[in-house]
Amino acid sequence: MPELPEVEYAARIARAACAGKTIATVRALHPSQQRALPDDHAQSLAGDVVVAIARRGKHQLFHLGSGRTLHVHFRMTGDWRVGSCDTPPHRVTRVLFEFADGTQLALDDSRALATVTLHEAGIDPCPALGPDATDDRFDAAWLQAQLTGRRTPIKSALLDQRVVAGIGNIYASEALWYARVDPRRLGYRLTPRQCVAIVAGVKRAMHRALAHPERYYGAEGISAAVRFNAYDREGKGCRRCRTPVSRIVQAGRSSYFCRECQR
DNA sequence: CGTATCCTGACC
DNA sequence: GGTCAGGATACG
Repeated sequence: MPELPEVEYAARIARAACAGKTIATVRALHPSQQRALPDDHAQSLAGDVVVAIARRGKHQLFHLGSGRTLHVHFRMTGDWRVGSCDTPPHRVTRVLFEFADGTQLALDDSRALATVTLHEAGIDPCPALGPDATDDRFDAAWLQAQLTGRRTPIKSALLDQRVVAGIGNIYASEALWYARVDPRRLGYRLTPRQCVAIVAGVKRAMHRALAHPERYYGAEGISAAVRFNAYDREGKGCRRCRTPVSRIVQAGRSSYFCRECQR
């Protein structure tokens, strides 16, 4: 699933493909993308220029010459594919961007949950987001302040983009494994020391993935048992203590952790 | 807090 | 052919 490191990698691909270029056409090919980006919005993009592509959490923001912003969120299975305008769309291509120079940027998304939306100048398309997981402003003091008074398990808090932006289900489990903290622990009961460890665990998970995009991004062929320490390793030995990794469900999502060394 | 919704492919 | 997976949002 694309989380902050994978979206950062994707944004770089999009920048290399189309930053500074003039849009020729944009087409939404799937009903759910057509709902998000109606025909009149898509058609109004012709002739606009992609001035810059920014990333915030898991959001990609295409800043346009007109002052408008094209907001892209990959959700579960979105990804960019770069080609030329004569490349036919794939079965899973949901939105197709074509540029004046013949470059094509395809949003491929098997589950069709990704969104592309157009926003007028002056509108911030991102919902309320906390600091990026990699940002210095995401520190132990911030985390503890966000958790006080909330009776929510730390795992769920890490998935809340208002607390910290860019973490998804995979790196939430990884970060808590690094921090040696039980995902069920209620946020307001964490010690300052544990908050420090969690922030460090988040940064470690993020920076490891950012440093090895080829190992994580689009690495379906590489088994999770190789890529991760906790995620998707139910029953396999903890890499620290060999205790079998446990899987539980929190807020409808799987959490993986070691009962022995995560307290 | 939990649960449903959106989607489709993978898996039994 | 039923279930599951999951990011974000909406709702009870």
